[in-house]
Amino acid sequence: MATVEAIAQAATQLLREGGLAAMTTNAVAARAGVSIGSLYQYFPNRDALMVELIRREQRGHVERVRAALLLCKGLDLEATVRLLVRAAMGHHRADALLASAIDHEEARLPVDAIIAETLSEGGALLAQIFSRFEDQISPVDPVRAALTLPALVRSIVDVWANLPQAAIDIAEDEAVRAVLGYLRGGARIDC
Amino acid sequence: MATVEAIAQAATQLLREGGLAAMTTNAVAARAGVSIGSLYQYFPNRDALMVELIRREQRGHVERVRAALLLCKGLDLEATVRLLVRAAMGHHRADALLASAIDHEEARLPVDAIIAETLSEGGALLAQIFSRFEDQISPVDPVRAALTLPALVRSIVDVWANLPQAAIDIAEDEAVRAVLGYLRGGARIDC
DNA sequence: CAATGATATGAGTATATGCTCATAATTGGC
DNA sequence: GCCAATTATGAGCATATACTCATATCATTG
Repeated sequence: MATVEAIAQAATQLLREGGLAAMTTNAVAARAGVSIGSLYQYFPNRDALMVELIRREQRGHVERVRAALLLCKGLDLEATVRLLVRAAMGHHRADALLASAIDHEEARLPVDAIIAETLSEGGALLAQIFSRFEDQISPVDPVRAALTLPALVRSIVDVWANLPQAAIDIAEDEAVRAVLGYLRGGARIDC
Repeated sequence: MATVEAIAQAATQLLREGGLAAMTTNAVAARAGVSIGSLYQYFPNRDALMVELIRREQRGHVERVRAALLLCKGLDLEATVRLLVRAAMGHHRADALLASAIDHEEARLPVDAIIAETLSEGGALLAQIFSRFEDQISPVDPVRAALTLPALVRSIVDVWANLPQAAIDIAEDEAVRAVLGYLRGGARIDC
């Protein structure tokens, strides 16, 4: 439905621009170009709208990994990791307010089921991607890795995206280094 | 001043329990056992109080690393990393709401100077800690590491702490693995 | 004790926010 | 064109929130 779409996008814009405080129901309706009544026709309350935004965010994560899966055939481990990191970064860059707002609401709202589904789907995809490199990584419980890796990438991207100057390249390098290091596991330099 | 201390602690409690929405100025004053007027005697507005909370959080990070520095003499790299990870985990466990709230406000408020100071101090401490292991880690910019490492630990703790059973041990292992991998950098298994 | 500055109080105000509901416009089948 | 069902409207309400200010209490010093 076009109205629901407009509302969701308006809410996302407001979160991005002004954080949680800016995403009032009246402001969302105004930005979406619909009446406040229409908003409440599709969402019983503000939290329900937040849950919908969280659902969309989670789906976006999965779809981005799925797209990366198609692109990384033939690449080596490091290039594959860099691809995945870039996919994650494309979404979070310059979106610190949006990302942290969604984070905070995730911690408050009952969205365990949504997150569990994302983890399950994303985990399966990651396991598929990394199965080609079993000889280059030390033994990893694929379920553990599927949970740890996305969190790891995201946190690094977030923390670096907050900083002033063009820290994007640094963030990418840091994330790639962390992920590669994690995957290669206990390998010492002087093995 | 006792009043300021009570206000700051009350605000932290409310953030921990109910997130940003629960930290209203009236609620903070009531929880602190002071009048709303007293709160505004020491903080010109709500944002100023948030900045003070952010300052305290940042100072806490530095002090925890400083404490770890004293404890890790004589330990090897892995044990040292485990110590640092434990220090970080002790603070974040079961505090997802508080952590995400402070995150979101950091992205909104002008606290660059505070964060820069923390990074500088924390970076110096980390450099001191890891200087003993120069032969075991690939070159790291300590300021970069001061930003990346805590973020990395935090994200792993967060994502694992949300899950049902006693995942704390798993979270610690995952964090240690990620940090060690990051520090050892490009080291391949088949070096 | 008196006087003075510092600190504390909390009822009250202006404003905002989430949300309702009676009404209006639109759509689609016949 | 007509009617019923669906969708849209927005003024307005109850409540909450950030913040003020006139007044009161406390502490200190002479």
